[in-house]
Amino acid sequence: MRSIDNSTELNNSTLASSELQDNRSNAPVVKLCPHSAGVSCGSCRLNELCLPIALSEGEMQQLDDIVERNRPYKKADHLYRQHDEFRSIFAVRSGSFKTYVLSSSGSGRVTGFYLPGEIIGMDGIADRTHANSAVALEHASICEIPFSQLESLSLKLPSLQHNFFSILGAEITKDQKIHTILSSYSAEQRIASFLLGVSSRYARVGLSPTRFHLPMTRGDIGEYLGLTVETVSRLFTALQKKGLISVDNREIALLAKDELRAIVGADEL
Amino acid sequence: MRSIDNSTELNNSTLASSELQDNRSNAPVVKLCPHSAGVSCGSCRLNELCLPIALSEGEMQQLDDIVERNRPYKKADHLYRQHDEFRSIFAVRSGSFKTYVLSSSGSGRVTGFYLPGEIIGMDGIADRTHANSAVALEHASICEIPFSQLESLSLKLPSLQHNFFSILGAEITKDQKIHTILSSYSAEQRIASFLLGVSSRYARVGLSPTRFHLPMTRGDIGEYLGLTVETVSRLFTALQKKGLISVDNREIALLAKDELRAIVGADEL
DNA sequence: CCACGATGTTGATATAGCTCAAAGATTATT
DNA sequence: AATAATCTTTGAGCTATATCAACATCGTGG
Repeated sequence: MRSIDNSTELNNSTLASSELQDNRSNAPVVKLCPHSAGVSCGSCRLNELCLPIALSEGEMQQLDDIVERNRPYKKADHLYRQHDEFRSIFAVRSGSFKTYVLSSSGSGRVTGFYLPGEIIGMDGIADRTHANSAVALEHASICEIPFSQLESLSLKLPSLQHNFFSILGAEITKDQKIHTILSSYSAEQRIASFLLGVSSRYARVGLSPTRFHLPMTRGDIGEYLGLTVETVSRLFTALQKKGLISVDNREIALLAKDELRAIVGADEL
Repeated sequence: MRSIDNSTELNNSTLASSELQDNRSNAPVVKLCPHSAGVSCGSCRLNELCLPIALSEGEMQQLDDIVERNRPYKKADHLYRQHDEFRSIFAVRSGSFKTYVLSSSGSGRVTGFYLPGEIIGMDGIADRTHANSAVALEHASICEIPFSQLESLSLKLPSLQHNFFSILGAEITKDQKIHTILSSYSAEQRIASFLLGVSSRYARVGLSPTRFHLPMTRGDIGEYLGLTVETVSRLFTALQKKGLISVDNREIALLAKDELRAIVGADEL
């Protein structure tokens, strides 16, 4: 039962939006659905959050020409796997992904979650091989941007180069914040910080910052935050008992953001 | 007493190297020392590890023209502070730095260490403000590369753009590896992994991978790895008792790298 | 060269979060 | 619709690492 239905599946209302829900239950229909074809950067509701920021019409068209809009991904489909050759970065159009590495002991460790409007795949830039695997957490669609073409185009479009530098820089800043969280926060602080982070990422794409669906399992969250499933679960219930959040399985409502911020220590977000 | 003197201070033998040691005890002599002026990318022994990789003579000259070689930094001098406006990235020429953030509770958390041949300051690219502070751990010198000029030049020199993308990508990959370490490794694994990491970073710049000086305190290492000083200290002595390393204050010798690798679990480095 | 603050070591004890276990809820599959 | 698989919750005890404390050593500035 869905008491909250602010899903991460962005309902792109400008484009045959009615098809979107239908596709979820069918085999991927490649031609007609809004995930696959006919979408351009210019008409994408996420374009102000993505690579095209501040590009002119003509510039955006050139970017558009190198973007590949693949078929949608089903839950558990891989975008790429660890050690795959690096060819492209990917912008999440709808749905969500996680990235993870397999430790030698078999169990994976989640290294990141990617929501609509965010870029995946930058872990492959340095040595031309992906350091992580990326897998869809739910039905999802992406824009694939072949890296070598992005590099060439960046030489011609200063704004694009600038945007891409910023996106790489933002990834670095984000990773360093997680470093601080993992090296010094208590379990409760990690969870509070995580929820606030997800909240602001949803807000960024126009979804509710106070009521949202978590696409990942408690186990995924635990791996990401360096905690066990049990600890994550216990803290969700503890925060609910304190009245700071409401939890209905993966449906979360943040009831007292300020108190959550107080928990993480006021210098967060 | 220095039983091991493979210091991090690179002895740039091509250029008035004899002055280097002398400067340590004096007030900074701006004109004459090899830290400040007269060094070019073309003559820098680190150029194959730095931005100029694979640049032609002429291209390197153009890069050289925008690089500023400032006065040397003394121990505890700041390169920049949290919230400072972002203007430049910095290549470490000699010595070492740490980056850290101040938590609201006053105590800092170390977010990184930077050794010769490495680039600092990428935490400021995204929002044009430094997210960390950077401070010299010992006498050090850097090359400052003003970011806006680097951007302009990158538009003209494809190899330079490519190198800078790679450097940013490498920082992302590195940060994600630390994420995995912090979220899943035991204290012993973290220390072993840290020592192996430092070892290979020294090896990269031609120093001994088995005997080296740690420029940072146990406390710094602890903050970086999410451990307390006491735990770091105990593990150093424990690893020494096992015969895997030898510790003489900050002088470290790695006596059994393979066993250290076995501790971290074989998928590291 | 001495003294003092910073750094490092070691020990004893406390505890946050892990592990193991088992049952309940949800989602996927046939 | 039934069954299986996965995910989530809750409990009880355990352990790795933190904390607190005392002392040793280093190196820096006077």
